[in-house]
Amino acid sequence: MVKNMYTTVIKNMDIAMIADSGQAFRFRRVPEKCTDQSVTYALIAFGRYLEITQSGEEFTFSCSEEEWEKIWRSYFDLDTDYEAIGELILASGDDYLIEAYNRGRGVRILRQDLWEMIITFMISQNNNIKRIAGSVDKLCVRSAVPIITQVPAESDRSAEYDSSTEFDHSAEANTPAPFENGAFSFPAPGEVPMEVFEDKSMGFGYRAEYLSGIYTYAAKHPDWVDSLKDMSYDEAMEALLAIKGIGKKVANCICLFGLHHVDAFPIDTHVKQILAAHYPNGFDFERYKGVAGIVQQYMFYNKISG
DNA sequence: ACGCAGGTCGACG
DNA sequence: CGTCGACCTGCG
Repeated sequence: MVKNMYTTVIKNMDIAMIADSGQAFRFRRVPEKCTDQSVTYALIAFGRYLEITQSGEEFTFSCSEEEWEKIWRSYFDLDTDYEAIGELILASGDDYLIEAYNRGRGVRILRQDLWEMIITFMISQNNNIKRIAGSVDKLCVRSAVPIITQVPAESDRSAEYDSSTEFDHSAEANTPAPFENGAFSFPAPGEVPMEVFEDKSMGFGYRAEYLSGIYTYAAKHPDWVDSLKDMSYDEAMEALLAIKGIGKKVANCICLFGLHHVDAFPIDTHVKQILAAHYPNGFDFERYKGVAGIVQQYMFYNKISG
């Protein structure tokens, strides 16, 4: 019997900040499991359900140590030295950036699934985070692709459970409180019924035709998505910009969050305002070569977190 | 009410 | 090349 609980100490990570940082749309706070000392978030990624409990620098994950090492360690980008990035910022003499860093230093750039980033950031254009998350959730629910790991039963949430038992993939068995409409995987090409893109209640708006276009294209060209992983940043940008519905900003988000090209610096409405207000003579991208995307994320988080 | 939200497209000059 | 209006929709 594998114990489905793994506890470890992680510095420079704040799960609530990550959940609210606008790079991922499938984190959910679990209020009934939050205490004065700790917070718990639920997440679906790579077709798996994961609960994360944080108390200071101590984290407990609802998975085996083996799964942690194989999947989540990389997902949370633990091999990048955020401490060094912090030192670079703190030594910059840039008061605005130092403040942004001090308020958002628990944010990390997750290494998320590429296809999921392509779709969720196509949805994100000219949109707001709440509605994006709603549309993404509906897309997963309507496609109804089962997750790999079973959600812990409501009555048995924190207890260990045997990973060798047969999974019950019915909607009832996989409806944890934070995913009230069911916990489902993100649908791959070919896994979405095409009529979903004509359903107004999905909230896609005018983006629906872009989505049906890319889903159709990717299903017809099965290796296109993975081929992006072998490209340089410039090559990936060019390939992404050829897709209808992907412009410069979304392509940069896909490069940063889906391909981990950390020099990508997406300029959205918030970052545009920041650059205009604090860097009227231009921002020194050269200084942050190799970490520009992470710097961008501190700025972005600082702005949207009020 | 009405402008904005992690923008992009196509038309026009 | 760069600029500009149109565009689904829900929220403040």
